[in-house]
Amino acid sequence: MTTLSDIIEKYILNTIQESNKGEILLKRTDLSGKFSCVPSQINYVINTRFTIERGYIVESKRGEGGYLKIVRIPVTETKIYLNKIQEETKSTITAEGARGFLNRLEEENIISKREKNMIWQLLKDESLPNDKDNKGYYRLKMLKNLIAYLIKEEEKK
Amino acid sequence: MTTLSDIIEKYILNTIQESNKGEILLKRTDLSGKFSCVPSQINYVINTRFTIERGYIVESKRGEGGYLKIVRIPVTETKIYLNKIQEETKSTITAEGARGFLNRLEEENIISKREKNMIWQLLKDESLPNDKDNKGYYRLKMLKNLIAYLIKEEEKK
DNA sequence: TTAGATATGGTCAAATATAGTCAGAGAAGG
DNA sequence: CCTTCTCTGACTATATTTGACCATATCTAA
Repeated sequence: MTTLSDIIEKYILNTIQESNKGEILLKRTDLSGKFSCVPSQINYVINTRFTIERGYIVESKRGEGGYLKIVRIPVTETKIYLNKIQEETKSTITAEGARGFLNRLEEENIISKREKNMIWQLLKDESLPNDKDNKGYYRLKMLKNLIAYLIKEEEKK
Repeated sequence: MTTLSDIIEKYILNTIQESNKGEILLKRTDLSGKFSCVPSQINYVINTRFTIERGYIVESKRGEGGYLKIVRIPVTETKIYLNKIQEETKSTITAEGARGFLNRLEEENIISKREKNMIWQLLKDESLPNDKDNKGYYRLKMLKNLIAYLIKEEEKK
């Protein structure tokens, strides 16, 4: 069974393909108009199909001149490695876990010592919400976005 | 996808560039005339784009002979600049404010483009708690810890 | 000297244009 | 059935544009 979400997904994939830049700009309402659905369905497609795990980064802007920007992260060896690390983490990560992870990235020469230190300033307990559970959750979210970026950068080499 | 505000911003940036002094004098009504908009839109552009986080100071004078003066902050002493920013930030900072600030750090060669991008991954809205008020609070906390680190590093030189 | 006229710029809230979230209804597959 | 995925719409968040009203500096005429 092909759902509307599948069709929208294919359309977006196709558009990215044709762009030859691995990146596109869309207007949410244009898309929902084209497929005669509510705008929030576009969010649904993006949230379920164009995730970091699948290799996409999505940015957006609201208001006049608003847009959706979908960027494809290309695949390489490094990406596979980083993905593996990413998979190892569960749904939350402790300060110690994050620190260990950053150390590992440094050991693998994926980031420098200085970069590690800078990132640590943002991930350490003192920087985050004073909320035991959510702390680990957001720390992981931040880390995942960082990894997605690193994957994209590695690909440029 | 480009708004009038973006166009006005580019025009001002360009004018500053051409002046070779990192500083310009404008008449608000001249600008609003040039771009066929209400005068207050110029204030909007200035308030959202030429902020202290992005490295600008704006002065003005009303009445006959009134003007807008936009000054690009020249930074010679990195530490002084960092301290100033740290003092000036209030109790919260928006994603845009943080981005502008990071761009500024990059322009001043305090951090690299890569470092900026990495840090951005942790500070952007998508990485933080979905909580309108606290988002800005924690973003600022993270940034301040980063600045503290950078100041310490600068001192080592 | 000073009050009023004139010339600017500033503030703020409403109107408009987008996009995001979330919970619940509906559909498809086991 | 039961679960999971999809679809929808009401409500929310944010960026831009506009205009009515406010504040201040300078000039001018009494």
